[in-house]
Amino acid sequence: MSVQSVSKQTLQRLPQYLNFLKSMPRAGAANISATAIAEALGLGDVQVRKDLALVSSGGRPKVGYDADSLIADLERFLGYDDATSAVIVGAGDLGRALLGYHGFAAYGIEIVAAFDHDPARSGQTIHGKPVFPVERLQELCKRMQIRIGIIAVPAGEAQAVCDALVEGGVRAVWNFAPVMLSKPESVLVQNEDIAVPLAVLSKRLARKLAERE
Amino acid sequence: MSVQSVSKQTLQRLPQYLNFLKSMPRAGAANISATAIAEALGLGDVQVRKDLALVSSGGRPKVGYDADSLIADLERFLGYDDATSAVIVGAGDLGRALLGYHGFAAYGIEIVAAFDHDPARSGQTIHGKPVFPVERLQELCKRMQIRIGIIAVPAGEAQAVCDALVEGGVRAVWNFAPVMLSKPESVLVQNEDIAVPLAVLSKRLARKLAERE
DNA sequence: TAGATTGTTAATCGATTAACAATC
DNA sequence: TAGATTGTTAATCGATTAACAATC
Repeated sequence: MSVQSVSKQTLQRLPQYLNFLKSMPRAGAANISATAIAEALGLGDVQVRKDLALVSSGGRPKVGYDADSLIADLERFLGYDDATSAVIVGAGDLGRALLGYHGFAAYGIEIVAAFDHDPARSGQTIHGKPVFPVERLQELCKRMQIRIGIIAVPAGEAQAVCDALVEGGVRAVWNFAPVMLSKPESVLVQNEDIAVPLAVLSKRLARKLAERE
Repeated sequence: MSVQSVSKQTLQRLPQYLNFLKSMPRAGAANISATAIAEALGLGDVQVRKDLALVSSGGRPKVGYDADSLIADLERFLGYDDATSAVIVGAGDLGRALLGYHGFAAYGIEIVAAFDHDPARSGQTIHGKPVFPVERLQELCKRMQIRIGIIAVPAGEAQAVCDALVEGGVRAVWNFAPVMLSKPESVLVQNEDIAVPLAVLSKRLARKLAERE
């Protein structure tokens, strides 16, 4: 379950459907058509149907989908039921922002703890999540059976943090530090550069403004 | 001139090339091959050549590219020379993290100011950037001729902020609030959900772990 | 029944990869 | 010259969109 192959693009849209469905005024067992969802979110109707086909038990021609069961299907698929636990290393601005972000729950992910080497930070809680000294990273990952680690430390510390995570049994790393991490083949790494979407937007705008002239 | 059509994927790789080139020990006029870059970054060599063809004046067969002029070409293309100014609305954790992020410069983008409705925040500077009361958003955007606005406020305030940005002359909005913004056709909006890449990573991991069994 | 809607199959589009000719 | 490397053209791959048959 929830292991089928879904493209990144589709995965990005699923919570949008979920949000929209939840925001609908629901008078009992209401139905909703893919066309209506598509229009509300500015997508193509066929695309919505294709996406929903991956997660739902299907709609009825002429009627559409049952909103409640569609919500249930989406939540199940996205892992609402049993959330995956992750830890974050680095409780600076970025770490705090991620700890306070509520959107992970929509994908069945929970950040359960943070680690930082600054003694002033460890011992605290941030947004209700405990902050531990980074020395305990490996031990606690093992004990809590953490599979996903988030690296939000400066570039110079990232490799050491990655090593500790891997030693602690972490199998996937979301890396915000601008470095190529070396790691065992079996560990997944996803590098993130938050500037990219803004750069894309900026280029799109530049292109558009240039067209006018 | 920096307005050509470049895919998001390519745009994402260009700063990687730049970082790698800059990190190379440079003994005078060194050359570098696309193959070497590809290997260092874990990419295909043809892909690197295709990407570089979009920004550079070309390499020499057998020799490769001149590292210095490649760096210059990349910087020019990415807009190092004349940075685009942006403002951010909302100086909470996310706003602070973005204000402190150095990676925007790599794409020729500078966040020049923040706005917040909390009087305790406005008047301050965060990471060297001034924070103004949100009431002055429209006026200052106009005066500074800001084209790009970043929305990092709670969902309930996002539409009002968007309206003020548009009134202030902003032409592109990077929106972190989980709402569909209504806006004039001429304004570009890019919605961002920072949870998506982590969700993708989590799915990839789940799929991989499931294969084993 | 007629018409709206689903779901599937085919066409299109864009990006990546492979093959290969050009060149220093 | 020979071999490494560039750059281009063709093939592949995946995602989106269009067309259409099935169905309630």
